[in-house]
Amino acid sequence: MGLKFFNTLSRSVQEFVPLDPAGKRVGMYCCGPTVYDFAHIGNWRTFVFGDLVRRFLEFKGYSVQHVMNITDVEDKIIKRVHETKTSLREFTGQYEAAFFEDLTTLNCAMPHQTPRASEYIPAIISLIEKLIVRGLAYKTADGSVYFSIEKYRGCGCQYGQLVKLNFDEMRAGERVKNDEYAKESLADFALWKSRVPEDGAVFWSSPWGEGRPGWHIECSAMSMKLLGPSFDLHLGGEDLMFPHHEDEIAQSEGAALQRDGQRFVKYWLHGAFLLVEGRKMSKSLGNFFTLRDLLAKGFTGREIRYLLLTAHYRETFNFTLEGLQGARTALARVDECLTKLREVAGVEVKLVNKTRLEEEDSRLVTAFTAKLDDDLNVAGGWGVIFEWVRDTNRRLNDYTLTPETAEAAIKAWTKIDSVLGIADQNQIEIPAEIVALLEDRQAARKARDFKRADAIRDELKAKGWVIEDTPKGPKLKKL
RNA sequence: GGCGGGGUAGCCAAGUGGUAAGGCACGGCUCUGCAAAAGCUGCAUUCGUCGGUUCGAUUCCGACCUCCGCCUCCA
Repeated sequence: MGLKFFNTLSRSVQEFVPLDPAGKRVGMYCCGPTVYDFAHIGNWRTFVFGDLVRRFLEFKGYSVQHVMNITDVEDKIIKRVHETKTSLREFTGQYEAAFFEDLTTLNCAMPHQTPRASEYIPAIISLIEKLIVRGLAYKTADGSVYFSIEKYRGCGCQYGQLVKLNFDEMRAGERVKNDEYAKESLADFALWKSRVPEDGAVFWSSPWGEGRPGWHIECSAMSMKLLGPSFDLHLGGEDLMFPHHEDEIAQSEGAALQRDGQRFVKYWLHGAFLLVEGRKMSKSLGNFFTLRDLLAKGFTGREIRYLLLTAHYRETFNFTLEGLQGARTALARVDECLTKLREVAGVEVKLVNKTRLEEEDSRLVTAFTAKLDDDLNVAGGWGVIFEWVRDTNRRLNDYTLTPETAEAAIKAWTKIDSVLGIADQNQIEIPAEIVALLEDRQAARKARDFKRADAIRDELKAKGWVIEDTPKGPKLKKL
């Protein structure tokens, strides 16, 4: 059973076959953040989705080259640089740093390359030049350069591959009213924007005069530069299908750097938006959260990651605080099971039956893989995991789990967790003072001084530790 | 207006032409000196509404209601 993805290009689920003839290397480009503010939970859903794709590909044995751009040149950024009287680098640097910090908090694997648009200006200029040479781009009087949709279509290329577009029905002009640059056709988009006074110090020189790149060209330039003119996967939020990704295709394939019969990108994957508390996120509704807002409420990156990973990436997901609370409980259930498995596995025993061990080991992994192979059905994957947890608990309860099967189970979990990235926290050291209190309580219980035993229990609770009395004696758990 | 995606238990969420995974919440039980914690267990005759196709539909088709997204800022 092979891996399948829903490819926006074909609007269907397709088997994933890498371009690499050896079927080993995979090039993957994820549209990264525009660093003008802290990323919000909706952004994070998309980035965690990208991380899931990358981790699962690696789990499947592919050697992934993961590129994520940092958009540090853009209208909003320039506006704020101007307002805050800082430099571009200084302004974007703080949000870029915050982004990487948040990425780590969410346990997302760091992309192999994170190119900044501002550092790829030469590549951008050279790509624009190619488009001009091919007659697909034109310069306007003010020194801007536009991509001509008409010319592009004229040479047999299709514009509107990711979304069905009906230009006659489009409410053109409704939201482009203040397009300050002159262009031949409304659908055309800027490759290079000529410098205007408000840009301040944010400009570069080019064959067309001073200015800065348009919105879409950076991704084409950087992705092709780092991954080649044709690569396997391009990911982003569903809102990027049009115009961003559509324009990327036009620019990249318009430059005709691809070999015959090859596309710019083989598989386009788009993550759906999320709602927060059932509503579209908005600051006025009070349901607009950055990652930092949620951390401030006491939730952990791990819990947030879990919740974001409970739903299928192509479905609108309703992110709620109640769900986050539930995430905590659900994770505790997994952690509890793992802790018990470690206890059983910890006992020194020789392997008795290797065949059986391998059987145990693969059951969880196989079922989990089958779910994820199916266009990343991660919700189904969790179903498999929790069924496994219940089954494991039953056997833990009736002591039918041997140390070697426990170890095999842990191995299986570790393997699938390389995809999920929600491994349970490291064992916390219990302070001597706490251990002493626990011992005092045990002594009191033995002496049937329950009043004192309960008092100690309360004291421990006040200090943040919960006693769990099990048939095998008391255990301490950090609250 | 055009295009696209949804509506499955109190909440979140998978899934299938053959009679509904999983998580949270809630109830029961086990354990316990009592608790707590933990575990087990129960919890949708039903999948927005109405028709149609079918031996059989939540699943396919049609209509309708409703929510959401995109239509040149957007994850």
